[in-house]
Amino acid sequence: MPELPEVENLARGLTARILGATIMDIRCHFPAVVRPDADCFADAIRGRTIDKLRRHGKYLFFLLDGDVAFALHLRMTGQLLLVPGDQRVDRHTHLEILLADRKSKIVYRDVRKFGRLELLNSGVEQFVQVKKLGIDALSISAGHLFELFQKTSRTIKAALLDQRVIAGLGNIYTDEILFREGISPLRKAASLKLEQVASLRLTIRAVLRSAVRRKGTTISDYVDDQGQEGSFQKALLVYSRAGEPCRRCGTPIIKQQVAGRGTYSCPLCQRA
DNA sequence: ACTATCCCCTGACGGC
DNA sequence: TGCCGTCAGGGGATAG
Repeated sequence: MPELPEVENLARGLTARILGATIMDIRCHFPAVVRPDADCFADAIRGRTIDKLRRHGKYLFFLLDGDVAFALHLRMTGQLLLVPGDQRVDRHTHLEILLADRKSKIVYRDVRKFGRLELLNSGVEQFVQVKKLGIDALSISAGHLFELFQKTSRTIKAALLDQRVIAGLGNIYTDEILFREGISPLRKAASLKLEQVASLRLTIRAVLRSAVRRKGTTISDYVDDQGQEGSFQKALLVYSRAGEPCRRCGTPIIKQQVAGRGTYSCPLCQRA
């Protein structure tokens, strides 16, 4: 499932390859992936030039000339690929964005069809506000995170997964971060002291940056714009390792439901 | 304002 | 082999 590192990796790859390209036309094969609707989306971006890409949390923004922009969210199984303009697409490809000058196209694939491409009404800041997105996980300060934790009665796992609290963390990285920090996913977020939140913030940054360096985590579907898989799955310490020995103490990793998500942790290393 | 639950959707997987 | 039920999950909607 694409989280911040995967979206960042995608943004970096695409930036190098599509900036300055002009959108010639759009082919939509499954209208529900596009908001507000396929015609509206196509009419707005056709003929526009891709000026810049921006990421906030798990959203990737395409900024076009004329103050036109759209947002992409890959959800669970979304993929954005840059391929030759004449390449055939399969039944999971829902949108093709044909580029004018480079004989290539951006294609959106999504097996589960959860992802969305959404035309922005106004700027990125407005979009972030409407979606109530929190500060990006790589930008948030310890003091701010501490304040947000103080305001909730939820578990740390639920708080970290909540995109309104901190934007960019999903189920995989949340579990990895909490393990590395030795914090139980069931612990109340408000019980963390400021220095513990400061340490947690450093671990959030370290894990995310390491994952970006390794070009993301490929568990099932994630690939970058060139179809390349990431390698951070080799560095996972708890996620999807139920029953296997903890790398630190040897105790079997457990899986339990926390905040409605399958959650992996070491019962010994993450006791509080 | 909070939590719990359902929904979307398909492929993987277990049981028979 | 094949059929069927269950599970996975980000975020939006809805109910309590």
